[in-house]
Amino acid sequence: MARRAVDPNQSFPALEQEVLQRWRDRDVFAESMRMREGRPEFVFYEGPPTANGKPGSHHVLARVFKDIFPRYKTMRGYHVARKGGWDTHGLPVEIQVEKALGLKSKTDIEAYGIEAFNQQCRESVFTYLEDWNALTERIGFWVDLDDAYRTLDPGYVESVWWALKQIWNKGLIYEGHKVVPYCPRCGTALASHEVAQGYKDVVDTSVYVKLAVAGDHGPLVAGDELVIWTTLPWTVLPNALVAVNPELTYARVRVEGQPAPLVVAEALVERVLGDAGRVEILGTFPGSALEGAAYAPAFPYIATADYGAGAHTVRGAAFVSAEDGTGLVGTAIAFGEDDYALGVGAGLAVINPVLPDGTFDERMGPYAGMDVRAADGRVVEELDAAGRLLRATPYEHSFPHCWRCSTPLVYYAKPSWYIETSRVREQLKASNEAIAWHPPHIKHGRMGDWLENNVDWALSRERYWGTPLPVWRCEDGHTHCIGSLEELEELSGVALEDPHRPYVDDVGFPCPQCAQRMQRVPEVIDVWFDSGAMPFAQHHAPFEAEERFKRMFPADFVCEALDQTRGWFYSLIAVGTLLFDRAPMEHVVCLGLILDENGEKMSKSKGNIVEPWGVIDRFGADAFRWYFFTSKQPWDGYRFSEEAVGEGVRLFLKQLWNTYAFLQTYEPSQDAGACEQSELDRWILSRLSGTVAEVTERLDDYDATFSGRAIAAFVDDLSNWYVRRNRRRFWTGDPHAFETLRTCLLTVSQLLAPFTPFVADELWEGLEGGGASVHLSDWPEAGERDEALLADMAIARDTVRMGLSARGASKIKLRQPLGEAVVVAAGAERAAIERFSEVIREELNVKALRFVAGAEELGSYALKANYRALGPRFGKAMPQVAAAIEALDAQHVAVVLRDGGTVGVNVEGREHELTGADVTLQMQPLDGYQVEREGAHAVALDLAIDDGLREEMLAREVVRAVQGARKDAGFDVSDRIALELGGDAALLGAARAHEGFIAGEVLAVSVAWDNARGSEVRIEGLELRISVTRV
RNA sequence: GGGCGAUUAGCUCAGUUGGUUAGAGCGCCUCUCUGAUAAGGAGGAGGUCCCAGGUUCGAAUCCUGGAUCGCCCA
Repeated sequence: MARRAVDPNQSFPALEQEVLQRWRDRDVFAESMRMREGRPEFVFYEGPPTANGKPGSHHVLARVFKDIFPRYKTMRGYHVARKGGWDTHGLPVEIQVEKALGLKSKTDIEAYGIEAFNQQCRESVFTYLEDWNALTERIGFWVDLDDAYRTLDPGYVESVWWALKQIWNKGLIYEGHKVVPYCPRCGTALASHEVAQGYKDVVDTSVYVKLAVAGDHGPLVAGDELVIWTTLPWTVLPNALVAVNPELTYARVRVEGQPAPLVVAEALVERVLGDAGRVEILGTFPGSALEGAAYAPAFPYIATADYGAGAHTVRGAAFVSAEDGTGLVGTAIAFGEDDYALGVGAGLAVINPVLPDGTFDERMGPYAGMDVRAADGRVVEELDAAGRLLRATPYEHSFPHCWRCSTPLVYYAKPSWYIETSRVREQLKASNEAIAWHPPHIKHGRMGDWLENNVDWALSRERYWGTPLPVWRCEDGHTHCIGSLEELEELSGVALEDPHRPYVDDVGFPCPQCAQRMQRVPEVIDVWFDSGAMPFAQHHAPFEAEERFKRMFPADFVCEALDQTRGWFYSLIAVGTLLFDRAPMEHVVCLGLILDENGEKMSKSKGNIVEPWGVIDRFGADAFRWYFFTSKQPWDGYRFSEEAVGEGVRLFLKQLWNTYAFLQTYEPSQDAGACEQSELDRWILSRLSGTVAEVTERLDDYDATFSGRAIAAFVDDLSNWYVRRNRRRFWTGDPHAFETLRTCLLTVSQLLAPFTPFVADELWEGLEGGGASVHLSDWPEAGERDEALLADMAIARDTVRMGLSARGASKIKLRQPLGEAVVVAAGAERAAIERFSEVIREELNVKALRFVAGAEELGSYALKANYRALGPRFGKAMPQVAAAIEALDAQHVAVVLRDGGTVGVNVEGREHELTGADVTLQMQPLDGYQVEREGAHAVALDLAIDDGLREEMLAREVVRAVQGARKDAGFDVSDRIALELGGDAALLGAARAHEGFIAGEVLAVSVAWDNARGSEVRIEGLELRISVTRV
């Protein structure tokens, strides 16, 4: 096999560019799908991003996790079609265009023209398409972007219409008047999952308002004042009712300085009135005693009669608590879910004096035209002036804001279209139950909780750029849902090329029931419904490719950030359940947030965004991927720093690369003759098999973290043990060593292919793994594993570690050979150490290993109870058992147990038999020996150094000095040299005594001893002159 | 206010069904090795396993309460 020049300092980013080019030239991605045609499908759904912003590091995170499992499954023999997708509709897009065009409201948009506006939206969603495509390719995310689905395509919209009609036909779509979170700036209602994204901690003014009781009622006397509390002062303007909890106890209280007695919940008297002055409780009574009491509204704008009989009275309501406030809640019917239910329950009219732009209408007198939030201050002033204000205090709480434009939301009763998901709650829960979540706690935690409390899906948006709600209505109020473009054409005679607004708005047809003209309702739908429909809409099913859709349903795997729990994950489950009675995916991997290195959320305003290109240019895509896969479990989120990526390069990728470079440096061009496979060869191959098995098992469980770490552990063993221990065999061209190393590296390149596809493929190519790419190879099978060999090597390496530790403590450097290491070991341990005695001797640089069966020669044993073994057996008596064991004659017991015998202990008058597994033996070192111990296993060193050992050390020092000289001279590692030495006579004497050894080590074909020139070095204070000549 | 998750060395993270001396990597210090590797090896410094109770012979691990952080929701 030909040697291939490998630069140990290869730049990975540069290498990746070459690999990318090779993939393009050989069409590897397409081939990886072609070659699996007809094989079982592994189905991946791409959660579509919107390309109206530059992709960031969090997109890299999502995209590499979307990549790793499809690559793995392809190698496992599955056909993995990877259709890309783009989300193109929705408020985020509109907001961006509004900003670019300087539009400030819906009125502005309509003045600008819906057609032109939507055209801008259409273009805007692909503004950064090139950036997305470039980054996607560069990070090695294999996805088919040429055939990507786009939610704006007429076919896609048509599939969404079809889905809506199915749901419509089940009677699950209705128009309701509900209190919805409403953004006055965007002029639209928000779905609960959108509201969820916009909570912010803000300080509002909370007010305590006194409302005078109009007439005697039960315990109340006319003129008494009900104290209500609200964090939204403007809601006092349209106040219609006061709610109390009939179960709570209320108090009528005289407060110093107050003109009339006040009424608050008894439990809150101290908190509300504590610092108001002296307080005297005049009487207490249940909330039910207050029900029906009439009071005078604080503002006159909406008359009691307008709300109807029963307005401006006290009503009982279970939602009132004594947790905060006063226990009396002011209720403005249109502005809260509880308020609405209470008002409607009381038979009052729903009066909403707030316009869609968030300002009061003409009914509110001087407040007309004023933004509701801006009215707060004036309301407080007027209440105060009228003597109705008890107190106004700042109040910090978490309040929902519009997730795109940050405007505080208003809760607001308005007509809106809904999907009645609450009616299929049980099916939704069953669908969720069938999903394997990673991490698992999402199922019954976040998602389960969400579904448990599921409310109807607010489907409609009073906006422009989205899938139009396909509901037409006539003047008599009949409605008709259109399920396809063809149906629309049949009814209207219009063949729409573009189903978006405004074109679709112009299409009308006679009502099938009354023949009056039907017009489409003005709304578009929630963009999340688009993405939830992607399982079929991406194929334009059921209008075409029905077969393909069925083959690709459900997905085996989807992956997005955790915030999609109530976003795409929910819309997938909901749409899937409504149409097919199941979730459209089986495994979901959730990804956490990426924080900066200080643990702060990345944001443009803080300027702590990590640009993906910077990381890629500096370290490469493999490094970026490796960091995301292996640094931690992805759902816990990342505390990102470039240095952490660099560490992965240094400790893993470079280590791997240098092992590969080492092979290419030394691999002989021809066979060096027959040699034997060694124990080390069999050991590393067993390690390899174990690693293949583990990585396979972990990846099958969608666990990139621990599979990646298993590969890293193997590569470390390969580099730092197998290769290091076998260097001599590599220098001499032992074919088994090369064969073994090649096998390991090729298999590693396969295991690594899903993780770091670039470097993996380069190794495969360089080692001639076969075919056009590692990505076209079949996933390796785990081979035979010699467990005994693995265990023996572990013991041998422990022994080395202990020996090195003893050497470190002895302060005798490793180049100084020592006579013997005394090893305490018996049975299987001793056999293992003998098996690898040569390795151990070399590592420790000792002439011989001597075994002693017991510790007697090196120290004494101490005996301890093995709690894990004895605990379950003795329970409460453990302390006595432990004491009894420690009181035994340890040396004697050690001998008995070593021979497989048992010993008896007496605990609380009863005899118990103990075996070797019930106790642990620990060495206690004797003075004068350098002993390292671990359990019953120990290594001691004989520190005596005679002249021979010292000479040998000097010879090794000479070797090292000559190697240094070779390196300084810039020779290649295989260059042969003529060596001349001179200097101190004693030193030269030692060197002469080991001439053969020295010559062999430094590849000298000749050695001369009377050198007067050359570089001078000092060894143990003695002078040595060296000159080296390449021959 | 509720739900979910997190909290272990200066930093990033492991820690099996509870088992008695809590680990790794990075960084720092000392030493060492080097015929691939800004690599490797040995040692050192560095810990109230967030706090407080409880269960248990035994708790980083299980339970309860609390704190802090994050996410989600009222």
